[in-house]
Amino acid sequence: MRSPITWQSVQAEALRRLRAGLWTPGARIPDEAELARELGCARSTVNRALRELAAAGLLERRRKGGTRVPLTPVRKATFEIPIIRLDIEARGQCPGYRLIRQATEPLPKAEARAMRADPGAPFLHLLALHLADDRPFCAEDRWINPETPGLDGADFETLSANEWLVGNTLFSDGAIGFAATAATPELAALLDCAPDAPLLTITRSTRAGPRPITAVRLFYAPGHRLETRL
Amino acid sequence: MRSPITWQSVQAEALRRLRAGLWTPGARIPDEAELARELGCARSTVNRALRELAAAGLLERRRKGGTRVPLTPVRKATFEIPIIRLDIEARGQCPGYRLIRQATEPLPKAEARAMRADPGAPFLHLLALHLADDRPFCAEDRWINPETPGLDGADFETLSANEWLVGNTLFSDGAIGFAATAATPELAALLDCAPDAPLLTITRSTRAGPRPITAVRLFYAPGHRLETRL
DNA sequence: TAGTGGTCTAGACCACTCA
DNA sequence: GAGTGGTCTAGACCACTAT
Repeated sequence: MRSPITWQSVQAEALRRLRAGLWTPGARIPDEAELARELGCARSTVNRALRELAAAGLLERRRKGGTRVPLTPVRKATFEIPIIRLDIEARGQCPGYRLIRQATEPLPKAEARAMRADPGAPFLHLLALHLADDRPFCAEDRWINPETPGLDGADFETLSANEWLVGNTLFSDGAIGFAATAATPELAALLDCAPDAPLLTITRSTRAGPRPITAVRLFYAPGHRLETRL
Repeated sequence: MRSPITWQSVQAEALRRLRAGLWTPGARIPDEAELARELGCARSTVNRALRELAAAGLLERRRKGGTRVPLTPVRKATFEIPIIRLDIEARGQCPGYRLIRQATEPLPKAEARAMRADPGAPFLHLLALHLADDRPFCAEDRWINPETPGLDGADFETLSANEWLVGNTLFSDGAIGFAATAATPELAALLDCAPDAPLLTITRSTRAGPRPITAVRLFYAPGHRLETRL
């Protein structure tokens, strides 16, 4: 009895052929049935291996058209987006949190568009600072729908809104964006950096089905880098 | 004969239960066999549905431990990283390319570390500008291993190194990082922006097995945003 | 030790799409 | 119309790990 061929080994073999140039860009590769015969496994095993490569952008598959090596592969990079506190702890630093401001204010247009909410509607507006080893790590500028269930009982003095939302709302739909912005005077004071310093900025908006939940801008202290493997 | 249950519909039902709060954070959900019985499908169909949710960070699965809703879900965001020219075309703009400088120089430490190459080794150093509708889009500062096969025949006056590498080298291993940096005087002149303007900066390094290939910094013109759905 | 997810198989039918 | 990938099924065995 042979030990069974795993989909991982089929995938590794496919990668080997891609890297060795046996399967060249633009060319069609053998179909699933043929690879299954050649490698001595079931077609579904080949399917799983190649499906994942296609999802990663390393192959293109079409019914009847077969599987091809793309001429211009679209690489995909995946970032993990943990809770800020856990991110700081993962760096071996001691996380801190300070609420700077909290008020109910009319929702600005940009945030309204991102959440698909009504501009001018009264939203809870928070400004907070996350600290790593007592040094500024990231400023959080957040707008929260006051109709979010359970919001009344939340105390954002001690618990980051980031964490409260993760534990108390149900994800549905969202968008995220990366940009570079210049530090405003207030942000510069919070983050202890020069005014107009370049800040990596992450914008996130979240909805639960039809209901807008929250829009947030995270301004990371100068020098912050977000990294991942390809 | 009933129409078959698809893994997508099982996944949708699981998401519905998560959003409806039927499956709450920290709680264990029914095991695969039970869900399969309940939904009237094969266990492998349930497995595929839940496996993808676990990969997305919405569930945690462990053998014998069962499947749970994580207390602190780690969201994952995936960005597509196309060739710059295709990115510009996808925006409905006309792409342009200008080579600014090309020389062989000793590899700086930062790039050497990123590629795991020897600092000071002679590398090909390119500085180029990508244009969208004749306006500066992105500056490309690239270091290429001169021992990369086929490099002699490449003409970077007319063809972006970005594209040449995609078509002529085989991917193996790489890293990518995002940051915000201030425009140097030279970058400000190229990108037609103020000196010290905040620039979204993407750093990428690529290796093919044991061999370092290229390290590149892309400086996007002010205002550039990178977006994706969650 | 026993329960649960991870995976393989062999066969089947369907959906898309190319010629 | 026919070839290819997409998926479902039923059953099986294995690997991990909680108890």
